[in-house]
Amino acid sequence: MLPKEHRLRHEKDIKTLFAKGKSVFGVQIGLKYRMNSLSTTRFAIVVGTKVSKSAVVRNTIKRRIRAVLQKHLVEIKGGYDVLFLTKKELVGKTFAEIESMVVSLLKKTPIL
RNA sequence: UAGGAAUGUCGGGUGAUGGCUCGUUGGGGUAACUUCCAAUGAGAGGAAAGUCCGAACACCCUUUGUGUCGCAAGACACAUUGCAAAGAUACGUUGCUAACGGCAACCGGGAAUAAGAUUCAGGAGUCGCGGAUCUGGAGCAAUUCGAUCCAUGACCCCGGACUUGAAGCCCAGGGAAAGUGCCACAGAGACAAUACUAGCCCCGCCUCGGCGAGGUGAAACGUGAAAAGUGGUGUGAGGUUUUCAGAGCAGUCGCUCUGUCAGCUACACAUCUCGCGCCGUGGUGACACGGUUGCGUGGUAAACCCAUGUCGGUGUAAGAGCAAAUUUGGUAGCUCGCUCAAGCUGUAUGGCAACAUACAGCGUAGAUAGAUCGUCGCCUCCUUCGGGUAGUGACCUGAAGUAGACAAAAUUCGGCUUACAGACACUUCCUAGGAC
RNA sequence: GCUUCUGUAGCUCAAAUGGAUAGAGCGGCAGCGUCCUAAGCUGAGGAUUAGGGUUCAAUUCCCCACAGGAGCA
Repeated sequence: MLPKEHRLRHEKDIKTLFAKGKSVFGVQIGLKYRMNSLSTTRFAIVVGTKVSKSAVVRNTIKRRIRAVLQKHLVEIKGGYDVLFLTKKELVGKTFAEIESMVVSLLKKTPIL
């Protein structure tokens, strides 16, 4: 799990991010980002019921994305809000596959 | 010992390293918190799930009482009450429980099966007794051995039939004799049923072949899931199917008659059973058993309904506190509620059991867009593929997958229901056989 | 977290106070038709979400599960 200062927690922030953020999409995963007024970068991950009906599957996906972010937290620049969107094709992927996807996606943005 | 059934328990272990959440201790920082650092401890389930029930807890409503304030209307505080109207209801009995549509034991009912018993002039076999036949063998002979045929007894195996029938399984398991509704098609008739019509007889009227009244028609065969409460048994007289035997006819297949084991159908009579009522005995009770010169009213209440009992409402997003922009109130936000609990483990006692009581020990997640994870090892369990010993099974061994099934707390508990790789206990009950 | 509704052929809809063969259109299949295709005509097949119960009889009534949708916040 990420430290608290790196979590995007309030519904209001997520709503503004959805409305005003910029988007980058891959095949199985998407991303929205926006500059904030803080010095740290905050993350949120969305895995809806449409991805999988099982709570076990959804939670593993969330945990693996968090683990990737934590691994690369040192390289990430501060001052952004980031929201990850997931699609159904992500079910059953291993940790290494998710890691390469997330990293390549972040490299398209100014964050990494 | 063999077979059948029910039940309970578990659902990885261990190590390194880097993180996350919470508790404790120490230190830093602050007006005070939020917070930072270090050490140390803990960190998903048997179903956390579905949300089908119940309870705790909180607030609101309601009943009643007391107190305070008030001239009064009334307001506030504390305690107390919960079916009265409407509505809902899933209800055998006794117990357990905080409560329950839960659990335990018992009662009643239902469908079916195993084993066993009964039976069969069904099939195959073994053994025995009797009779007949043989130019059969042995022997001089009596006799004996053997073969074939007939009749008959016992045992065993297989198969069929009917009745009986265990543990276990299933039951929304009060009332159809309070009332209403429904019971298609078929049928005279679907609840106190025998109709209607043609035809026939007779009477009356008139327009003379029509109308009206009465009788007859009339059997209850059959239809149907169900036909007037219900279904067995016995006796008598039948019908029909089949097995076998005998006789006759025919002349190779067959037909007829008589007797007979069994099955089906069905009439009359007798008797019993079933249900309701009453009486007696046993049981806390549901009920059971016995008696009876009583009565005989189809099914459906998971159709409406009736009787008896139960249920006030909303839900932790309940609610309590602090409180910015903005003075009160309140909003955003934060804190509490939030984990010691109708708790777990063990022993003893009571109880058939569910469970209760006593003593001792333990202290067992608490997040909030929501922690419980990432990487790398080892050990067993398991799966797949291959090799060896080898008739299979089994054992040994190698490689790959690397705990592999169902699935993740969200106020907390008690249940129910549903999903589930695999492992264990071998506990209880029933049937049959054997030994003592 | 809570409340509530729906489920019928491949698709879109019927049938309803329980009564027997569950119906229609479109689509797919086969045949006719045509030089070939299309139109048209004919025919067959195909379903009550799964399981259990009540009843003489269940798509309909009841229970439970599964799937899908809607609402509160």
